[in-house]
Amino acid sequence: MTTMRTVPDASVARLPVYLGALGVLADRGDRTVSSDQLAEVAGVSAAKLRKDLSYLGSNGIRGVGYDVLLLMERISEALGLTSEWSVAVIGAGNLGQALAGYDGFAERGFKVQAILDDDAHVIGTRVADHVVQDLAELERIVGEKHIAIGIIAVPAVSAQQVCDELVAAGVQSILSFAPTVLQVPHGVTVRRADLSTELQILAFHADKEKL
Amino acid sequence: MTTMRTVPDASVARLPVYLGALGVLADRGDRTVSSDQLAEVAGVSAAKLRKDLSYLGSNGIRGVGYDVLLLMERISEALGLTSEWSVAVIGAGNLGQALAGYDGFAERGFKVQAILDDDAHVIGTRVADHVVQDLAELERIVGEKHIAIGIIAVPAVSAQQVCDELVAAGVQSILSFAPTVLQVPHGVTVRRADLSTELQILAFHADKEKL
DNA sequence: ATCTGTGAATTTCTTCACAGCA
DNA sequence: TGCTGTGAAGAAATTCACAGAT
Repeated sequence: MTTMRTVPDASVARLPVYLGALGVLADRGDRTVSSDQLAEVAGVSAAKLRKDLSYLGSNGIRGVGYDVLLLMERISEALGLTSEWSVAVIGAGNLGQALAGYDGFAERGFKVQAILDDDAHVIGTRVADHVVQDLAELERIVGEKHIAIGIIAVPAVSAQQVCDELVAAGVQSILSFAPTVLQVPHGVTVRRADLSTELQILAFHADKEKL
Repeated sequence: MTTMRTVPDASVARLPVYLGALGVLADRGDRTVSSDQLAEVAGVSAAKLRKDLSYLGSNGIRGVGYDVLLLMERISEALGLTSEWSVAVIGAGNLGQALAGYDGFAERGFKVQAILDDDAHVIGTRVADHVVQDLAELERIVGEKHIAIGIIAVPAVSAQQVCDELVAAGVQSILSFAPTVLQVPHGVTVRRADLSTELQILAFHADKEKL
């Protein structure tokens, strides 16, 4: 059993960025990369990058840099990406459909196993390569497909209820696109991907730019 | 000219959440709210909420709480949401289409004025209530429609080029859904809304939960 | 009596700067 | 020499705790 170093949240949030940047370098055939180079591509300072990697007990070579593939391996391990994660999308509206068919998920080891909705008009229709299933079947599907992550793409008014159902079915990790704050019990992690919130933060900065 | 208090980034990122929470309270008919109540709904601590609001030079009433509508007004002002912002969506794939038709934007004062793509098969088709326009027309459209914010919903390989074109056309605020880091000149703000990154961060936490 | 607004204390995050290894 | 890894310093964000307004 290793020391189980606690990686700070701020660092965890950057690891996927480094992984993506390393992927680009790997595709380009680079075997090694220095912290300066990688930091440049990832859009952070070199010191921050090195500090972040040090939490992984990392493995650079002094005087040389990091082995690209090895570092990708280390980061993937740290993030828990060594095996595939099963995901369910709740809500088969425009956004839910786009998410269910999003190639980027599969490329990074997230398999959309099901898309569900509670609208009888939508249940049974095809989306990407799935048939939309009845939300009432959620608990069975979560169990059978070993769903670990739920993506909420329903209107704000339904989001809390869908969230409660996901939690009741045993899902402990939720990505919500609904513009509301979700209340969950301890042990459940929710990340908000609220598109309007992002625009509002941009508006703040845009407003400052104006003379 | 006011003191131009600098609101910390961390606070700015929470203001939209407070605004949303206040909207729910307002719809419910509440006239005032205490920091404890609002913090509960917004999912933050009461101390943090009060500190955040204090950066707006805010206006609660001791012994009572905050006037809901007045506080919404104050936050909207601080975020620069007092007038409507014009937005263009670049990329008319699944995600771009979903974004162009997303009601949440309009509800919060962001008007999607155009959706553009560079694929001849897609240009001219209808999406939501827009006709997809040629990306080559970007600069003209940005000027005519006074586009202040660009949303990038194109594949990773095209993202940097589209970003450069937006910047060249005068857009200084960009929300990118592409899973890459974008390089931009000073004065341009980019926010990443990388869906895979969010799942990877969730995976980290989900992995920790496992016994 | 209640609840805000805020200095002060604390914790977390970032940057600095350099010792130490290849 | 060149670049990593990391203590120490510094900055930012959060929490505490209470003075002060209503």
